[in-house]
Amino acid sequence: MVDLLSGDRLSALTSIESLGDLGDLIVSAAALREAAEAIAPLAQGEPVDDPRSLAKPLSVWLRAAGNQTKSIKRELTEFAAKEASSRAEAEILAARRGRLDAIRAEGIDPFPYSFDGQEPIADVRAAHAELEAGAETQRTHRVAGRLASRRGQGGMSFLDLVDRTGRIQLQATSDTLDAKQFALLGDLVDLGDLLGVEGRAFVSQRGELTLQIASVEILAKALRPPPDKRHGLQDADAKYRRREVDLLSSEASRATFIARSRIVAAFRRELGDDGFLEVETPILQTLYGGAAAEPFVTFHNALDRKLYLRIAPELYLKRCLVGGLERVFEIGKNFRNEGLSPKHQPEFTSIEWYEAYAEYHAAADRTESLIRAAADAAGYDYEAEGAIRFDRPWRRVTFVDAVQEATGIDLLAHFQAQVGDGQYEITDDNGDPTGAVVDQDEFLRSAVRAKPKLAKQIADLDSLSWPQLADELLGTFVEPSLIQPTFILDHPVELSPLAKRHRTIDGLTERWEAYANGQEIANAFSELNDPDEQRRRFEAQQRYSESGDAEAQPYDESFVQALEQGMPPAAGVGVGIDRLVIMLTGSSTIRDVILFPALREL
RNA sequence: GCCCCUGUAGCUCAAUUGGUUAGAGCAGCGGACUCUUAAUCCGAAGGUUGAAGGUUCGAUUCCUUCCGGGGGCACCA
Repeated sequence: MVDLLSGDRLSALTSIESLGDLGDLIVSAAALREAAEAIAPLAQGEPVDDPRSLAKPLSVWLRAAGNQTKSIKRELTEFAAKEASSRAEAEILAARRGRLDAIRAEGIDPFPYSFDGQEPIADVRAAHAELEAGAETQRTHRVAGRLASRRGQGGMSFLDLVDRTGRIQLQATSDTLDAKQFALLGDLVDLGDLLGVEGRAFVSQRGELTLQIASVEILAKALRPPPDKRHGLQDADAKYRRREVDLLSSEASRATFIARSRIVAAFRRELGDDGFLEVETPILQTLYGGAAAEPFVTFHNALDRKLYLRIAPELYLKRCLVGGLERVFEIGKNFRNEGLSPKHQPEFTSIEWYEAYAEYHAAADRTESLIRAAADAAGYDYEAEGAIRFDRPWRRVTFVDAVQEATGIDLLAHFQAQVGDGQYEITDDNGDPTGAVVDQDEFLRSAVRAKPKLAKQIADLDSLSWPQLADELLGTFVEPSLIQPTFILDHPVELSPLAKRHRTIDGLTERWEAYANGQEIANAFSELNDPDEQRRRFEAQQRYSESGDAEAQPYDESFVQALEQGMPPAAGVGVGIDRLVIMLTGSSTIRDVILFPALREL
């Protein structure tokens, strides 16, 4: 207590604007300061007249100290770092502030309201694409953007201006620009400032399209310097924490997010053109469902109840089908309370669409054409080395065949070996009965054990059930090899509680997962619409949950009641947008395609 | 959670493997320069080597703990 309250730390703490969320109690800096002052006599061992009056400030302070020691420590560190910021940095910042003051002293507003009539830099370039080196024109253009580079030469200088569409060179000469404006550019403008320029187009002797500046104005002063003009931001931490700095200094980074936007727009356009309705369903849900994952939990004060952030929009979108909307889609964030990795973020974007009166093969056809459209929109180069051929028909192979092909194991072999209800007799290498009679789970496990090379790579082999082991075999021996786009069809029913049973093969469902680049990118079913069957599936999930499966889906009675209202047969598809963007932009991690990714310290 | 790697000037990187006063480029500061584009040239400045301990005559370098970041395992899309 005394230590926490003593001198420097107290003043440091109370100088911080906000300490954030202290458990379920939000403590403002002011409230904390008040509490600290109130209990100061206690901490200093002075007599206290009315101890009860200290109860509240003390609890505020203890809460702050107890719940948030880590956060306080961090704030203190940052505060100390701020205080001790080096002279070099201080000088750089002071120089910019000095010029800000000088600009104001000139009677110029360093933060004006607008700059009208500007053209995208790419359009200016396009307008003069045919000109040769040394060519002059009389056309003037207005452009606006950030000053990225400057090459001064006394009475003349070249500057590079960057906007969202590209970069263009500007020339300032003391001959053609009035003295005040020339001095403004030379003495008061810094790299990183936002400028509006009007200038006449010509092509330099080295062949670079250039605008000779006729007038210039500062559109916003940058008080912090941009990163290294050649290398940009290299520090991964800074790139993600200060994305704005990454974006302003990296054309590649901007291109990634432009491509992302175009990919999402392509889905929206293609589905919209085909009569699909974009809808928005709850993100805060009273019960989560539609996928196997652990949810984030939150609390609504007015309703006095626990709420979950959705892990998928699936169940609500199916209710839209019940309601007759027939073709719906939703693009949005899902939230899963799981680990971070180059492929995983706690919030990620999916698109799901549902089409009444269609089944899963039709869904696969539509998925192929949608992703082709998305790839086209992103400008994906199908011919590049190692490119994923989204432009060709995708391979389609069943779950069972894919596992058979990769491992030699027939997941359905037990059907031929059935000797009683749920009883199967193991055969030897020649197919002769061995006399060992086991259940379905053990039948498959023994088949895997017979191949020691495979068995070695499966953890906890002995505890896996038939569906779990089947999934494991696919994940371990098939998935990593699926570089070119592939549909894996017909998954075990236990893994697919929301999919219709396969119309001919017992134990399987009408489901597919699409893979590319060794990753799952889409998942679809012929949607289960028999409410009684759905009820039984949920009950089975409940049993898995009770036996310790944290990801089993909860029983959603109101969803079953919606099905009782009558849901048309339908196909539903979910596509992971982030992973698709990773592939289509050649990025290597999900953090590179999410503007402000969650980092380890969330 | 566990394992491995990593943190040097505002930015991008060095430092002969433990050895004198931690060096460059960019940016910034002072100066020169009217076709440059990584502009060039001259000058001065900029560092508690993430933090705290320890070992040592001597630590950016080795050890411990803590704080960031990256990769891997497990879970997951």
